Amino acid sequence: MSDDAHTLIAARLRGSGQSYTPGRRVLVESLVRAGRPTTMAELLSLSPGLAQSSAYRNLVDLESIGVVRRVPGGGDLSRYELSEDIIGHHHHMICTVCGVVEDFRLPTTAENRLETGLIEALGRAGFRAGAHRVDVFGTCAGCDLAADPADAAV
Amino acid sequence: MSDDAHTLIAARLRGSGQSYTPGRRVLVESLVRAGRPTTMAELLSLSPGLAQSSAYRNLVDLESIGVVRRVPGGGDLSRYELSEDIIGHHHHMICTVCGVVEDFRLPTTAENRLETGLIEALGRAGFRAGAHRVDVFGTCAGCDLAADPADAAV
DNA sequence: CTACTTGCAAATGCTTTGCAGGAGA
DNA sequence: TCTCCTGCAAAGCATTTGCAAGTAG
Repeated sequence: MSDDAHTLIAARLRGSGQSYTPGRRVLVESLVRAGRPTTMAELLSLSPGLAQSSAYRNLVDLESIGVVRRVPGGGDLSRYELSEDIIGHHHHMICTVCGVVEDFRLPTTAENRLETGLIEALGRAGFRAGAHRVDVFGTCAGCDLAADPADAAV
Repeated sequence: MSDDAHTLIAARLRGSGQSYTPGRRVLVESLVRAGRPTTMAELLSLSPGLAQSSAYRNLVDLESIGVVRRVPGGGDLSRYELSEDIIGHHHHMICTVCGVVEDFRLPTTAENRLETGLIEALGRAGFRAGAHRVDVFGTCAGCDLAADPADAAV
């Protein structure tokens, strides 16, 4: 996957008169390594030597060519992830204890039913539905155990 | 609905040693009048004479007692709405043209299927699922017509 | 040579906070 | 009188931008 993704990204950048610079590559690789929506602080620590302003600017560039997406998390900090073109359609679970955001996928049938339901419900309101996002709040495995260690004994 | 809501809000405020002041009431009434997630700028224009800092502070207070909820919209601005305790469970459609955010409801069966699907999919990941939010991006009726006036002739 | 990138530092804009006066119990 | 609430102005903070130097084609 990684190789194809880099080729795609390089092509899209070239298509808009930009190039796949080391700064951009390290950002993309940090996003791949993180494997989940990542805050700027995390990205910077994963991308040593990259100036913050460059990171912001590159993320804007990558977003404008559909390689990166900015997603809202639980708190106030923006998070960044690779676009669904690259990592596929998915949703987010947000731990209300530690704030981490992880990806998850809905089984295809559930996903299809949801999409159909949304198009129907919104069509009635005169709204032409496109993409959707689903965020689930709850407790991640680690925080769940920490909160109720008895579960660990089972 | 309004009367009950105000009673509930007053009770919750009292319960935490606060009172339902005019500033808080005008905010709640602005949210009711708006009928959809509202930006600070909109709230202030709907609440003449209320200082911005008071608005922010009161929204924090109302949020902490579960009367108001802050929701992410399409852009960078925070939006505020009455909590689901008061206006019921619903989701958001976000117009990618004008940025407006409107509420919509999923039919009960679709909603139940979604919830079941989420709990199942997340349980497998060790995540204890609680509340969820669904946001749909698309074009609202007004922007859709503006973009393609031919539709109006049908 | 020309256009794109970068880092630094300064600016921006939303949100939060300090403080002193005012109002309610 | 004591605590809560308010407005104003001053921070705070994540993000954006100006600018001058560096780099690739």
